Amino acid sequence: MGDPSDWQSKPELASGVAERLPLLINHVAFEVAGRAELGLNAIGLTGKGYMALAILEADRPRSQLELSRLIGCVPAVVVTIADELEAGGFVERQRDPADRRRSVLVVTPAGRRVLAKGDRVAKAVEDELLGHLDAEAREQLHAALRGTLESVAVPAA
Amino acid sequence: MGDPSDWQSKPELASGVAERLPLLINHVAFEVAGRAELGLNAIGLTGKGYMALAILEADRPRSQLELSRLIGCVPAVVVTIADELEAGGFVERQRDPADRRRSVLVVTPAGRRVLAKGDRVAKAVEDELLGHLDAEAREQLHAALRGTLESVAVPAA
DNA sequence: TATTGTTATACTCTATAACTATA
DNA sequence: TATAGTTATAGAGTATAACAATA
Repeated sequence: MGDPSDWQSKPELASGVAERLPLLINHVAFEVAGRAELGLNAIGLTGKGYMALAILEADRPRSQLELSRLIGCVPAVVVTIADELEAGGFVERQRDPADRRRSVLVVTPAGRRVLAKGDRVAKAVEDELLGHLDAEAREQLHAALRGTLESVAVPAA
Repeated sequence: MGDPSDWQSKPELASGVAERLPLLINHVAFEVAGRAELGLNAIGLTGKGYMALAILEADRPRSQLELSRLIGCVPAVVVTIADELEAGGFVERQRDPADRRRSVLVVTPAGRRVLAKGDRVAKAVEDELLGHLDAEAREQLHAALRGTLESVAVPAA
């Protein structure tokens, strides 16, 4: 997902960005992704793999195609993510008996363990970046962004 | 910056993402960037070009190197951004007389006009995605993210 | 000898298109 | 004939490295 620390320890503060909410959201997201990626790599996950595991557990898609729509990517990308997760022993591909074209990604016990670890990594990044907010403010931020996603996304099929 | 609408009109809502603030921030940022990119392209800007113009006006960096640190990218990328903006007539490269190695990017009147247009595009995206928030909630969101950037970034030199 | 901007290069990421197997 | 997954390919984006000009 991109790792700012490769070429620069810390970005400099640009008012031009801080003043503009759309630019600001992107900068913060970039920071979050970069830091999370480091921690996730250390436990054998990529950012995308972590997201996929989270969706597999929470939304139970019944095919790779369904997963691709939930992630918001093209089906071909899911193939590479599934390959990765399968190689790590975190998911198993199981053909759907009712329609053998579909492959269902089943999370293994190891997959659930690494997801839990990934959530701790994500939480650590959150604490690092949102440490200046108290619990209530953090929940408001979460609610505001969740509302945005809900207003934009179509309800899952 | 990536345009979701090319291959999918709307993403499906994934609880696995909505529940996790770090993933959620990234999804929202992706939506913002995709939508903004479309509107910006229509007025002759890229997302990066818009950001650069915003920083040039607000932070007045005195070299491309300084700009690269404010954007958070490598100096070679600034060359391509500067080329773009110069080709559009939005900035001019001026050698710093005090140190002729440095090239200062000076925003032209046309650059200021297109930046104003870009801000309207950004505002429209904001209204579209944050329409569910009242003015106060939106300002709280902005403040929360600004605080994050401030706690993470080093004060500009 | 160090620094700024530039150019050339390589690498990563991801969408598109062709192919297979199932329906 | 249409759909799910896969493979191969190409294009965009961006960091790295070598180079020219200036300090």
